Amino acid sequence: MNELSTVGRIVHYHRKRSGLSREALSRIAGVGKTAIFDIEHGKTTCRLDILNRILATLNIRMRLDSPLMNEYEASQNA
Amino acid sequence: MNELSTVGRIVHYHRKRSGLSREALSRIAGVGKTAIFDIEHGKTTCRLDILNRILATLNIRMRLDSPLMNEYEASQNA
DNA sequence: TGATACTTACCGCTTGGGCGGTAAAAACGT
DNA sequence: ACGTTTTTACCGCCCAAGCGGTAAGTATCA
Repeated sequence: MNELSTVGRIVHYHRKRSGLSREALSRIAGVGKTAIFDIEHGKTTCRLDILNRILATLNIRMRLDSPLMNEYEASQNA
Repeated sequence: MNELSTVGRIVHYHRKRSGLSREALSRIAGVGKTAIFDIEHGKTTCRLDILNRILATLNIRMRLDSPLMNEYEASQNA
């Protein structure tokens, strides 16, 4: 663990802070331990659903922001 | 295009709003057209790096939020 | 309406991401 | 120190995500 992506560091921090081993987290999240290992090591090519399960387990929310998001959300309530 | 994920709808909306065809977006973002097609159709198993390139091209930012994020960010400036 | 240009949908193929199993390394207590 | 338990790192296999090519569908002209 040295040189890595922001996501990886965030996952690592939250996992440690939750007192979970990779194995434990992988069981709870329902993903392989390798996925967590890879993500924490900065792999950016992981699958979105896998990452999402991990984030959900660690109580991390993924949000999308853009200048058009208000407009988009308004269009959804039509 | 009917029944799909939030991400897919957001991407679709921003692409249309940018006046880009899937082909054009795929060229600019440097990904295959199939990836964009799949994402807009609600595929949640796409790769993170692929999605990120698409989001970046559409000027959409991905943010991670959690109760511990402040604490995390503070720890990074150490 | 027929031709042209553009967009979307689908089909095989290839490559690499996710998986479990296992070895290596740390962190314990005694 | 030593053995035990927990955590981390790595390996090889399998399947599906991504790719380009192409067919099908739309739009927009004269």
